[in-house]
Amino acid sequence: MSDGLPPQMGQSLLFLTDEQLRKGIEAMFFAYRGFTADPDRILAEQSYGRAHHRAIHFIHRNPGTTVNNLLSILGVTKQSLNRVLRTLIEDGLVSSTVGQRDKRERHLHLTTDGSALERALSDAQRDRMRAAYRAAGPEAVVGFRQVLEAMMDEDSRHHYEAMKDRPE
Amino acid sequence: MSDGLPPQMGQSLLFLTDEQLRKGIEAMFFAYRGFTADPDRILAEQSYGRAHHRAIHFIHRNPGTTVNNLLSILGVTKQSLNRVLRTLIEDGLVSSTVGQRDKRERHLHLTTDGSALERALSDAQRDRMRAAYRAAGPEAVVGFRQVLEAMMDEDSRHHYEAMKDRPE
DNA sequence: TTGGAATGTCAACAAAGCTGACGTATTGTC
DNA sequence: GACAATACGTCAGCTTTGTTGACATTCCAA
Repeated sequence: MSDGLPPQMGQSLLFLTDEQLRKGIEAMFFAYRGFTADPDRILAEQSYGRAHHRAIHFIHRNPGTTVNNLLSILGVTKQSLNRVLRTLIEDGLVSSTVGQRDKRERHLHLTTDGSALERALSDAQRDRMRAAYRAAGPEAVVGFRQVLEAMMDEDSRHHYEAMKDRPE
Repeated sequence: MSDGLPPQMGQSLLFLTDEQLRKGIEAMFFAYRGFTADPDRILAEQSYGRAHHRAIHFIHRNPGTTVNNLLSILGVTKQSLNRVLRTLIEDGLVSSTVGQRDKRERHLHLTTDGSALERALSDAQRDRMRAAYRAAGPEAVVGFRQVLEAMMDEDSRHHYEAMKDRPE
């Protein structure tokens, strides 16, 4: 055995070696940096950060969502989200309206300005994703998503699946 | 056309729709959270953070690396890295030795304790990666890595490639 | 009707990134 | 040998984004 692996392991399990796993870990690290680089540049111009991007993205995807729901999607404390939300509301990118049925709730929507920023951010991020998809090809994309989905926590997967098939 | 797409588009380019790209973006977001969750728990016990993990990981992978080299891999400022490095050295997890050839340089190594923590962290992270790989299968793993590599910045890809085939 | 649960806000603090300036030791070059 | 460049460390100060604790408002159920 020139590869130094136990004979019973064979080719079928080669992808589970520590070496392969480590490469996957490092690939995640470096790729995530690229993944956030383009939106980060746009955000820096307006002195916003990634937290603002995440809030804007998921408000766009869940119009009328409550603070609590957004909280469970983003997985941060409400105080942390509140700070971000406050600046977005002050700057007129997000609107917060008191709930009809339950007046404790606030329903969040993007304003025209908020939608414009969302568009700019997601265009930038999609451009890179598109280039990566194109370079890797359709079969690779299927595998990419399968591994990512398997890597999620249960809670994340629920949120992910819930938004998955909603129309754009 | 029941799918409402232009005829010339066909199946081959379906994976480049905005819808598919958005799913990829959200998958990256949720998966990355899972990716860091397990090490984060271990780090929190010792009041360390992700920055310490990154330093430990890449010192492990590049034993004897200089501060400057680590800086360019991590892509942070030296002040930021220095804060992390200082605590790791004080706590006896990393050793810093003056260079033989160039005495301005410091060469970084993990101590026994540092290696033990590295092992604990990477075991936890590998366990999740292994589970994801196993669930998705070998072909998916190839695609996963292809897309991630295509998503990296040039600089990141250089660092990634340089470490790729080095023995564990 | 009242007490507890839920929703959201404010205050203060910590981790970790950043810029800018500066000091020291060492190296390499003119 | 003088002097610029390099490698590293550090101080000060700021920003973003996470945390916990305290608190007001609203709803619901005993």
